[in-house]
Amino acid sequence: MSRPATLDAPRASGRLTPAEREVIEFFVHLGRYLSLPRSVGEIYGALFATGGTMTLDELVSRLGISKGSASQGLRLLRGVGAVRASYRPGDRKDHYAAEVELPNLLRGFLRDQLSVRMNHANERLGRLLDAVEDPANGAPDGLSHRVERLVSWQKKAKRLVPLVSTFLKM
Amino acid sequence: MSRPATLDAPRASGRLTPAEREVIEFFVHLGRYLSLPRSVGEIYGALFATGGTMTLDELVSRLGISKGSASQGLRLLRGVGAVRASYRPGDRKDHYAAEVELPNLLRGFLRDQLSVRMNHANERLGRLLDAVEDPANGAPDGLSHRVERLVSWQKKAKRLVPLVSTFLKM
DNA sequence: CAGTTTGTTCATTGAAACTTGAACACTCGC
DNA sequence: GCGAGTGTTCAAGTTTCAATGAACAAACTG
Repeated sequence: MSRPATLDAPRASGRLTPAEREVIEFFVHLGRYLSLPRSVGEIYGALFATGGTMTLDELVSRLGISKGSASQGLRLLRGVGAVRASYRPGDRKDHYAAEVELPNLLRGFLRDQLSVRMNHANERLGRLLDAVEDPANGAPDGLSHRVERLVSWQKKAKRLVPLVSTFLKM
Repeated sequence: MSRPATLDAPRASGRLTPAEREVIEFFVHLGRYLSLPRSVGEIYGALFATGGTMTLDELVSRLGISKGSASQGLRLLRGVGAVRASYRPGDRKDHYAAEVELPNLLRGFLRDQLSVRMNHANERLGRLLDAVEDPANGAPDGLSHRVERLVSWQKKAKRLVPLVSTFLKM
């Protein structure tokens, strides 16, 4: 019944203060709900904690993760707008900072990720509707009606998105 | 670059019509976004497609999954309110039906799952705030301010839930 | 241009999750 | 109570996924 001890704890974090460890643990835990790899939560947590910028090899050495994990994690985080890279003149390393403003974070997510998924779902639903309405496919009674229901809910969800956006700005 | 062929396709489905297969494929795919096991998507899809009820061994034979998977999948689906069991007099088998009304589905989810998670997040944030405000923990400059920001957003999200509930009823 | 630094890619490894199937517990009818 | 029918549990096998680290590509420096 006991949870594995490694679930929440960062692995090697010799150079981190207790406060930083707490923040990282928090984001690792949060990431689990979004089914994100632990390393992603660690990276975002470390950047959130410092408030400033860190380079890839700083993340590697302070978090004790591999260069590969750090590279891939940073790519994912930049992809969803959770981390920004800043280039400094006279320094060849990239400097990464956490986007800590939730509205900005969600704005990027809603625009890039969610709308893509919505359109994808739209497509799939359309194809599904075609399939169940083809008499050759032997759809059970009332199935096309239930699928039409799904379509209408999908439209409703789409209308909900801007509403949430507005709410977040308040 | 090619996806594994097994990703979307139900495994053994000899007794299913093409329309049913399409519906099942749809829910298996949808389940992937929620990181649900394939068998769960298959079960819900099969119940959604028929519209009526099915027994455990009907699901087993028509989907070609094991009794164990079916039992566990049905438990999960009943747990989140996506499937209801109905008991019929004169029949020892349990009959299962999909809850196809999205508002009902989400009502259960919002009440049972989300509020629990919200409270959990609340707790964690409180402990995090305590930790970063303890001078002994060496928090970087401005960290407690950023964490307070998280707290205020969490409260905002909590207020958003009933709003979404209302919207779904329209 | 050779050497160094920086970041990415990818095959391999290891761990966690899903599925299976058989053993088990429970209930009903006789 | 006995036997058949129904559903659950759990150890073992299989699959899936994240982490690693070495090889690679790109960009700068002297």
